[in-house]
Amino acid sequence: MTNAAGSRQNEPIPDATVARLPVYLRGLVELSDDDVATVSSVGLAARAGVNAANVRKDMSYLHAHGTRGVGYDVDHLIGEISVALGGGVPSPVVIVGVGNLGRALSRYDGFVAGGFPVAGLVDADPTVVGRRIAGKVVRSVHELAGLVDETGCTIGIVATPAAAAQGAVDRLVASGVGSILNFAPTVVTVPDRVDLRQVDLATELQILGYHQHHRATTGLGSDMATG
Amino acid sequence: MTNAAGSRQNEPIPDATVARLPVYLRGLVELSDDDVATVSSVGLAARAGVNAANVRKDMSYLHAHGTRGVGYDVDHLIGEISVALGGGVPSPVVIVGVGNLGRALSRYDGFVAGGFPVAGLVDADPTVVGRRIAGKVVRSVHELAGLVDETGCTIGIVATPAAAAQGAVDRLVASGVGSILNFAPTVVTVPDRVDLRQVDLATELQILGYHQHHRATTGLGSDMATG
DNA sequence: CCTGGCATGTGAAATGGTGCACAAGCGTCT
DNA sequence: AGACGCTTGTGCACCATTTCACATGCCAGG
Repeated sequence: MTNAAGSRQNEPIPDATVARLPVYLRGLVELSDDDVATVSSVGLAARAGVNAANVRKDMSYLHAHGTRGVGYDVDHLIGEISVALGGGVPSPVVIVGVGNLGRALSRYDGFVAGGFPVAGLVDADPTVVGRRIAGKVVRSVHELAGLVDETGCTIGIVATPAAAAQGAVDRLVASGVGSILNFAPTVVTVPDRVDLRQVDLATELQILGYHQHHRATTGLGSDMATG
Repeated sequence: MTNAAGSRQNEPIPDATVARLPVYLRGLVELSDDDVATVSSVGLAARAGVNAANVRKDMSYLHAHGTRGVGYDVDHLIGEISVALGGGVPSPVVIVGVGNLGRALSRYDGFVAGGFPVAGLVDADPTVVGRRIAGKVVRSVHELAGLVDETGCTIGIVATPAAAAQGAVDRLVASGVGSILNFAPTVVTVPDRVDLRQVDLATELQILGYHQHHRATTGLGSDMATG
């Protein structure tokens, strides 16, 4: 087993599958911690909150095959998914904007645990530059490019006010960051080569608000799960 | 204009459309602030980062018609979308878990601005109960049902550690909350009548990590936008 | 009044994803 | 050795969503 395979292939994994992989991974790690050696697609599906056939199809995209009549080897699957999700190499992140949200994110354990150590914090406000947050000294946004270069950051998190978001994104892109997670409640644009994801807290609530209102005005409708 | 229409109808609005409405709304409010009276589907699409035909189809679901040759009336659209997204009535939210993330969320301006005032904070840790955060006194998780009842909360935000999330969700459901936004990195289950959305920060980074890794190993691929 | 230009509204095709249903295969027990 | 039960892997049909393309209709100008 010289090659963990999985992501060596060029075939594209569907986006919907990629979005489920982290969920599978979490469930599998829990199983591994409980010394469970194998898991069926039904068992994993239950933990991930998806359909079992969906799990099987997702695994086939990864070329992570199970054993008929038995199931999937937990530790092997963990390896396959880890490889697919970035090769198991930690990707340091830089957080732009240390307001309420930025500070919370910089202290968020889940990032380090998931292989995304916070390499640095930057902010445009001179009064917070130099302060120490979560063990890191906040640096000026002007030092961003240097910081990215030093630390080899590949991912940027934007937690600025909406008005500053596009500027922050542009700086990140100019610094060579290839992936950006934007928490600012505004649409931002990036060049094609850069990967962008948007997390909008207020929007999430508004979506919930719609369903609530809809249920109230139409007299009980359907429920909704998320992806 | 005795009836703002929009959500009076029973027809279901596609989920994908609902998810875009808040983005449209933000863009429209900006336009209104700039005293722009009408906007074309192309113009709105550019602001929302979507396809123009998509905008038109979304508006048709809302029965929010424009004028051919002219475009959509900005203020009218704001009204229609606001009605669809909860009738313009503010929905107070309760936040369960005031760790790093919970505290940040309780101070997040976007919630109040979007019509989701924070009605209360609860936590299971007795050492934080009674402390004042963002102008609110943290109450015990045992008082949750009472708090929900007093304040008429309809939405719960779960910002607990993963291990406590299902318990928090169960309490919220038992308290009569009909919509839940879960930030804990774990799959939780709710009864059919309850609406659940999941926001998983670590997962978002892992998805970015996949694309990054994939680009690196296959030699430049495609980019990705988010929904 | 009539014409030209522009933007909407929508039918229909293309795309992407989901879930069923079942054949194929593995391990175990007798 | 043979049969049985369990689980994978996947073809196929279904559904939701996106996008194109274009007919329809409104407004302005002459």
